[in-house]
Formats: sequence, C-alpha cells, structure tokens
Amino acid sequence: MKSSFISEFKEREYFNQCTNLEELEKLMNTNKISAYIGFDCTAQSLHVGSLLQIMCLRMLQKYGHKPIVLLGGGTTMIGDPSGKEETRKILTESDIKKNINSIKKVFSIFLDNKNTKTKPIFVNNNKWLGKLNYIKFLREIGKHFTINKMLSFDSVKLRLEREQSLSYMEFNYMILQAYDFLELNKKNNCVVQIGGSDQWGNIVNGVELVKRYSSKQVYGLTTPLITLASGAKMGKTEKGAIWLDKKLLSPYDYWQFWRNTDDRDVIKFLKMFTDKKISEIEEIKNKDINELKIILANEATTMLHGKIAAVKAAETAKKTFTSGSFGDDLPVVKIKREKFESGLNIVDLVVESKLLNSKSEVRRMIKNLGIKVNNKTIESDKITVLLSEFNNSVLKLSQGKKKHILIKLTP
RNA sequence: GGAGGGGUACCAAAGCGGUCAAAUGGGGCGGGCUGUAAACCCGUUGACUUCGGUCUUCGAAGGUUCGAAUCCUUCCCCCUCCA
Repeated sequence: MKSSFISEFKEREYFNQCTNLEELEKLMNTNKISAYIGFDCTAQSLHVGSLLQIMCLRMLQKYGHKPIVLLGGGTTMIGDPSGKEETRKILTESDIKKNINSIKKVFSIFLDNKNTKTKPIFVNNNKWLGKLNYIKFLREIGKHFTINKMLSFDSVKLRLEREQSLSYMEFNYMILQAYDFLELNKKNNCVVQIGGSDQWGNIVNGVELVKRYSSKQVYGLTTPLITLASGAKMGKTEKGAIWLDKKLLSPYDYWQFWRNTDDRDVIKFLKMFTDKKISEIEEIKNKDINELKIILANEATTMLHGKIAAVKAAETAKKTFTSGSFGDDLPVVKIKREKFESGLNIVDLVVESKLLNSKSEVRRMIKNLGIKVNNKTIESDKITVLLSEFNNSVLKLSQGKKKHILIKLTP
C-alpha cells in the first residue's frame, strides 16, 4: 500500500474518528489541502497533552499539506467546557496575548518553516471573534444551531447530568469554534479540522455549519485521547504538567518523563511521538524494554530540545541511576559557602534547596528514609552537613529515588 | 420571588458541643520488592517544635459557651423543586 497521510495517521495510532474517512482520504491523496488544529491558550506553554496534535501538524507537512495553527485568543476568552468539570478561571486579555506569544515558539521547533508550500499559517481567532456583531451573528450563524441538538453534545450534556453549572458563556463555545472553521474555510480554504476526541462535538458542529452556510464539504478528524495504561490522562503528573518549554521543564526532566513510561505504553509512544519508521519500530520492538524506553526518551527529547540536550540528559540519567554518581545536567541549587562553615542542619538544607517546602515535610521524609546526601541515607533530622562533605564544592542531595539535585557552593 | 438541600483537608465523603488536626476511600509522597515499569505490601499526608507541646484550619464575618467543624445571627456561593 502506498503511504499516505491517512494511512500513516492510522498506522501511528493517531486515528480515532472521521466525519467521512473515504472521501477525505481520496481528497488528501489527490490534493494538497489545508487543515487546522486549534490550541488552547490558557497557559504559557503547551504540555505533552498537546503533543499528539503537534505531531499531526508535522505529519501534514510530511505529506505536503499545509497546517494551520489556530491559537484561540478569542475562544480562550470563553473557555471550552469539553471535558471540564467546572468553569475555569477567566483569563485577562493581556495574559492570553502573552500566552500566545510564548506558545508560538514551540511550533517553530516542531514544524518546518522553510518549505513555503507547507509552511504553517498562524491565526488568532480573536481577529474575527473579537469584532463579531451579536445580532448579525445570531441571525447568520446562530440560526443554524438548535438548542435541542446543542444540549445533546457531551460537553454540555455531561455538565448538566452531573448537576454542575454551565454558564451561558461556555454554552456558546461550540458555536464559536464552529464559526472558526467556517472562517478558516472561507479565508484559507481550510477543509479539515483535527483535534482530540474530546473535540468531536465541536468539530462536527463546524463541519455542519460550513455545509449549511456555504454548502461546502469539509471534514473532521480526531485523535484518541491518550490515556496511559494506568488510566490517567497524559500530560499532567501530580508534580505538574510536562511542559514543552525548557523554561518550565528542563530537558533532563522531560527526558525522565519518557524514560519512566509505563511498559505497556512504550511501543505506542514510539509510534506516536518519534519519527522512527513503523517498520523500524517493528524491528526493534522485542528489544529489552528499558532500552526501548531510552530510545523513546532520546528521540522525544531530541525533537523538542535538540540532540545535545538529549545526549546530556541521557548521560546524566545514566550516571545518576546506573553508576550512582551524578551528571551535571541535574538541577543545581547554589548556596553560599559561609552557611556551611559551622555546618548546616539537614532539615534547613533541604528546605533551602527547595527540594521540599516545609520543615515538617523534611522531618517526615527523613523518618521514612527518603533523604540522601551523596547517596547516604540520612537517619536523623539532627544531622549537620559539613563543608568536608562537598567534592569540588558540589554535593548531591536526593529525595527518594528519582529526585536528585546538586548543591553548589558559592563564595 | 417562594420552598427545601448543601458548602469539611488535593479530590470524594463522614463527623453535628469536649475523646477532632478531623473517620474512610482515592490520589500524592516515602520505604520494601523490582527494571528509574506495573502489580503488591508497609509507612506517611496542616505549620512550627528544645519532641513535652505550641499555633493556624471545616464557605465568610460576628455571637453563645469553660469549650464550636458541630448551636445562634448576618452575609456569600452552589443545587433541587415551584413561580
């Protein structure tokens, strides 16, 4: 079978649902088209939860199609109720602007900007949503939506069933997103909207709106919601989101995130989040599972942070976990030398280094044997750390098995 | 606008005058086992502490009481039914 966008899309397990798969496949095989994905701008960066969508954009480029990145400045003002248990905070306009600017950066890493034919187009729906005329909008667009139907969409239905309030503002979200599609279709001849499966309702609405309003056929395509084998949603650990921005999450931590993938998810993630060919993955899939995880971590980190950062992260991990020494990619906390001159209490040191937030927490951790200095377990909260324990002004401080930092002395 | 129900820690949910820093479950964290995985077992989960205790928490503010998450008043918010 000849490789095509849709066939690879399926092979890599990106495929969840499509409004009309055969037609879309035919269209994409014979034409170069434009497709869009909308991104939420509620935070200053995207996290791994959006990575699959970004990978979709890459794949569009790979097959010569044009990706449109919609940064939802307008819709973020409203807040998508899909999959949300409750209304979220409403962001200010300037926050959203800031977010958009910093989110844009991630696309310049993942997407190819050189090929003018497939160079991504960035749009901000605030441009059109921001100046809508309410009455006009209701007459032209609103008439195509029935409340009866809107109430049946999951994003709305679930909220109502759970007896959680849904504001009129949020209720309008799906109409606005549908309108985005219409707008992009008119202006950029965009014929496909891709999104996570939780976007299905919103996407279908868009497809239908375009059909009713302009009598044009457009398509919706969704990716599965990635749930980890453990059942949790991907992207957010309790510690915080896995950000796609080295300012928010270091390359080393990003590497660690992939390295710690559940066994059951490894092959899937190799397909989804690396550029390795499917045939290649087939060949290596019986390798030792830990080796595969390292490959995954290397590939994923390289893609985002570059080869050098990935290699460094891998080295640091190897030193830290395999040989028990430490690599210089571990987070560093600098503390003044004078503080150690008469010895610094271990509890104070851990709090000062921000490994833990309170003294009680540290004491508890020590009681549970979770704090180590230079790989030696601390057995009492009375212990004092002396200058003599530093090697070349560096000391390794660990909390549990996975969190390690370096304390460096400064004059 | 009327009637009723409710707001408890990260989440869910008990408690309804002292024995409550608050049962239980989930989640998190740490330890054990292992492979930096999963499953399982154990511990822990407000802050400070000279480890005796001390301080701040149960929507908000007041009040009653020797003593309040628990009773009273006012206010805010949510839900259900009626209009």
